[in-house]
Amino acid sequence: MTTIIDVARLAGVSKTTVSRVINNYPHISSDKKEQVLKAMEQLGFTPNPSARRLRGQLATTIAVVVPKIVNPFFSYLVDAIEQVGYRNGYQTLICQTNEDKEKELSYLNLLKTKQADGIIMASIENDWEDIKPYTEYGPIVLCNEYINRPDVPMIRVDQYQGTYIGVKHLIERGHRKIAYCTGGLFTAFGKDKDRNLGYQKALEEAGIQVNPSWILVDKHTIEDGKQVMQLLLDMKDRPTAVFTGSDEIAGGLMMAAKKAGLSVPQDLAIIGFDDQPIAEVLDPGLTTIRQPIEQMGKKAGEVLLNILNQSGPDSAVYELPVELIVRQST
Amino acid sequence: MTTIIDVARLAGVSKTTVSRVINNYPHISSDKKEQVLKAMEQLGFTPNPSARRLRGQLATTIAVVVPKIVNPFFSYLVDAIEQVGYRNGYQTLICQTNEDKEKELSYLNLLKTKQADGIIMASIENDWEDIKPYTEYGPIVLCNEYINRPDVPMIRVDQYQGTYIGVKHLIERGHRKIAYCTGGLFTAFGKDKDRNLGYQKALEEAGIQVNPSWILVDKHTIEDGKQVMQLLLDMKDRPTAVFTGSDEIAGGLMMAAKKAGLSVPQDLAIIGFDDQPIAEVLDPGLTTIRQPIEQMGKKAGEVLLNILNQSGPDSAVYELPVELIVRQST
DNA sequence: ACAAATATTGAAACCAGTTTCAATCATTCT
DNA sequence: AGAATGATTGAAACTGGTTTCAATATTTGT
Repeated sequence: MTTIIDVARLAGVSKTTVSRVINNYPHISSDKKEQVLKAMEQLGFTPNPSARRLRGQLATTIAVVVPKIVNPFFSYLVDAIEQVGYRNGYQTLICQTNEDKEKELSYLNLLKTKQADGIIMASIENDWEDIKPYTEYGPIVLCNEYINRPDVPMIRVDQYQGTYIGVKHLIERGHRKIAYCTGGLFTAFGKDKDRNLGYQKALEEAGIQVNPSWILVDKHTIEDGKQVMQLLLDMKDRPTAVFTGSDEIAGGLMMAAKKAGLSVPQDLAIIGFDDQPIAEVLDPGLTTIRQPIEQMGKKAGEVLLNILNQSGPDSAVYELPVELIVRQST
Repeated sequence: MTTIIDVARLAGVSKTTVSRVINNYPHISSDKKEQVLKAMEQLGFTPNPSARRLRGQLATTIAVVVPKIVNPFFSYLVDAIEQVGYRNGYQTLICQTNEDKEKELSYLNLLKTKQADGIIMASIENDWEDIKPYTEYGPIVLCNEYINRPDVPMIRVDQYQGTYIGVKHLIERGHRKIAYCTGGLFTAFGKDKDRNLGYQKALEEAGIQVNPSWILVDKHTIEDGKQVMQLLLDMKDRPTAVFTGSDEIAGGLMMAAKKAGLSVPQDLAIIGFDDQPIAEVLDPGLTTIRQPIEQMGKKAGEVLLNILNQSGPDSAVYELPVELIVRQST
């Protein structure tokens, strides 16, 4: 490795001067600056980040915590964050929790050891009380998750609105027997709670009573969707429409429905959430709630970098709008 | 931050001794060792990795270069690599090239600056000649890409076999007019070349002449697939089957075919590549060539960590088998 | 022209660890 | 018992940068 001393020697100056050139220190005579630049060029010198961050506060890497990168929602999010990071000279560490609390905490330790200068959490497994102590070591930005704490910046979408417009859309299509199939619990908090409230509110406005047996929780995958369809088929009083918490569940539901000889949307209307690639590719096309994933990721990255550069903490909540994408499944 | 000196002070030993405890140096009296351990525990001490890697060869992070993380193929790959890394105490940096040569090179620089201890390249934009110099700074493992160089470890699947069994399957189904729709060029090298050879070989064995107008290159996305379908529809002599280079192209093709009133597979048989989630969800289900992505990622991670730990360079080529997944589209 | 302010520069200290080197202490071997 | 060997320990050097401090040179103000 060529070091700053090699450069200094070649340029005939002290390493202090070289360091100043690297960091754009203002008062350097233009001839020396040029010599240093030339020497750096000639030697192909790149400063060693470990050395830089050991002393200064140099920040170059951010970490993104997600449950599973293979979930398109999160890969799109990471995509957006990586791009913002790259444009600003930051590397992006990818941290999969696999919904494991331990793993999440171990990744939070990256802050403590300054292996990451800041963290964007797109999922949160532990209680905030257990995570909060880590904010002492570096900024944490929540993205897609939220909690009732005013002291941490959050980027979120209006989940309440998402469910509300989706269910309302079903009601406008004439449905009154609308099932609700979600990832979280119905007695949830944060994101899931808002979604549930949107469902309840839409029904209430239409004067429809919630039927608890049509509420199915802890569903996530295509496989779950297929099983839910089986449950629906077995019901005496069967819903005519299903609002699902993700396009995957919706996809599984649709596949199983077709297999059972039901036609979508005539026999069963289905609506998804996220607007992932599969929504477009399903037949019939899946009506779904689009979340502005790229925007969320971009915003999360920007908020974090802002904190890192300004050192000014930011605890604002940014809320982005959702959008109903109507296709043929409703 | 608590440092090694704080620990040393509390334990009543020199920082050298603390360092030795951290690194499991053999000759330390058990009482001192215990004191140090206790002090570390008590202070919640974590060694600063920047300081460690500044001196020693401490390795803790690997980088994965992919074109686009939103492509499921690569997100599954990254998933597998991240898991291997995590189990061995490594962080995983995600590097998207977006097919930009500059960006790829800038990520290779991570090796030079020791921000990454090794790199797994799942895509390669620059010529190997331009990448090779970086191997001087740390190990590079090729995964899913390959080149005719015996001096770099590669994990690959038998692409030739993939295309061959796919096309052969179509022939067995009675097709003789088989189009070929691929991402790379037909006059390609490496991965693409092998695929092309598999196509040619299968046709040749069946005594079928290659029809150049049925060979469509530089196709990647669902959108491309739709456009290809339009091209096929406009042909006087239309193929009865299409072998595509990815499930996305196949999906686009299928959507457009159905829209045009063709039924799959009766009017047009379609076969994809990768066995991504959408393959199962398409209607009819997509026959495709499954690549053992998780295994590739796992193997790539293991090979890299092996090199890193043994310091013994490895230039073996690991080839993994592909598998034909027959669904309803053929 | 002289003081005050500003620009330019390098030596040395510093960041938080690891490694080298030498000293001391305890064992083992004739 | 005396020498040789191995265990245990810490001081100091080292990693590659940045920052402080002080010295010197140059400009500016009156």
